[in-house]
Amino acid sequence: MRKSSAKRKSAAAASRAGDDESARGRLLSAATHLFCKDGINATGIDAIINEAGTAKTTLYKLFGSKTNLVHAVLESEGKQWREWFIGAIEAGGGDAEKKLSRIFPALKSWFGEERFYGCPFINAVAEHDKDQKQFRNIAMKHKKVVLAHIERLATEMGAAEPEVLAHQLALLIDGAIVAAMVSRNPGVADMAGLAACSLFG
Amino acid sequence: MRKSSAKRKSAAAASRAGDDESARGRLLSAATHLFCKDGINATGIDAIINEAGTAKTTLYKLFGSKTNLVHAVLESEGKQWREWFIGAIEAGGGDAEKKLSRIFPALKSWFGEERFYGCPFINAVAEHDKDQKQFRNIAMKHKKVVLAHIERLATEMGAAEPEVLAHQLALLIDGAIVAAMVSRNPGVADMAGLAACSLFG
DNA sequence: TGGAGGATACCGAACGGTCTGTTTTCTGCA
DNA sequence: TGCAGAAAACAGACCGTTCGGTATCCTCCA
Repeated sequence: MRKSSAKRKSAAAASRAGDDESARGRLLSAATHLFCKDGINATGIDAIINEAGTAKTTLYKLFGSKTNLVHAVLESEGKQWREWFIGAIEAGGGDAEKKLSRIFPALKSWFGEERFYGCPFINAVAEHDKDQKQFRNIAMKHKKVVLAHIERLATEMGAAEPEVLAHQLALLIDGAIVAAMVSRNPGVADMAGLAACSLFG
Repeated sequence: MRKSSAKRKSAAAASRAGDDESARGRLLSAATHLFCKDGINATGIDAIINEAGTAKTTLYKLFGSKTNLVHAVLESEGKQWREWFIGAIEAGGGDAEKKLSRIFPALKSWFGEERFYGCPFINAVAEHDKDQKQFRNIAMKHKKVVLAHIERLATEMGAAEPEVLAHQLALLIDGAIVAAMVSRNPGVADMAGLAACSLFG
């Protein structure tokens, strides 16, 4: 086992892997879980290191501060979610309309997961000063990437006003996520999917 | 000052008044403002009593604990919001469809307010343990009252499936509220209103 | 003169973050 | 192959601050 490697992954790879066993990966997934489940402000450093099984020193060596950890969590979680979402609606092929129609079934299976706690970006904005931009900007960046992909599909589908349709679908998506977080009923995705059909039907 | 009255209002009256000058009213409106703007967990007792101009003792004499204050805020704010919302779509008369079409213009004017910080119920759920029911139940109770009113109008309007239409409108409402909170752009209400037209058009 | 409310000191607990020291794990060289 | 040393991670005491909440005393005014 020369030149390390094998068990130990690079930081870049670790930030992408969901099952990273390194201290960094364990901290990231523990923080992601607790921030999303209990909220950022309600989650203490001690709870994170307990779930990660690391020492406090390790956390502060790797991330510097709780604030930095929060940003790292949002970045990695956002990237993973977008990859999953786009993968879920693209996989299986078909035309653009077929892909768009896969949005809400995909969300439904997400809503049904045991560890579904709503959208981390919306939740982060909800529990911080709404007159400041920091979290709102991060959330908007995430939503813009998703919106861009939907708009591309709407254009490809030949919608009369692709931009309008994409924004409307985005509203239904956010509404469904929030409703599912509050009600814990994945069925809200069906309602949203039906509404989506009315929009491009 | 026998039998109190005059300057001092009853607790029942105070919980409804928005411009209540009593210690209770000042505490309630200060707490409402700060909880909604900065989040519940990020708002300390000291910040509330500073903004209310009361002593800490007064807060604990009137509400007993921060938790009780949170519940009082959600209850009074929920009641006020629902009265405003229903009033806004009912005022001016017209048939049921006309009333439903007033939903998103009403939301737009709300989104444009300086102190618009999103939905307090959604935000409260977002920053607490999502495996527990306390805040989710409170939020669902609020949303059910709103939904019931919308469903009544949908039925009156002669919609094919009033219940479905009402739920879809509720999804658009939540989506618009969240999008407006994140983007601070009241224009999302127009997009939602357009989508609503497609639904019952 | 009595009761509501203001001011403030204080409490124990929990917070984010730092420090010192020990154990584990990998690396490089004989 | 084996062992010394460097690097990384663990353990946990500790620091100053802030938290929610309590107790004491004072002021104002009908």
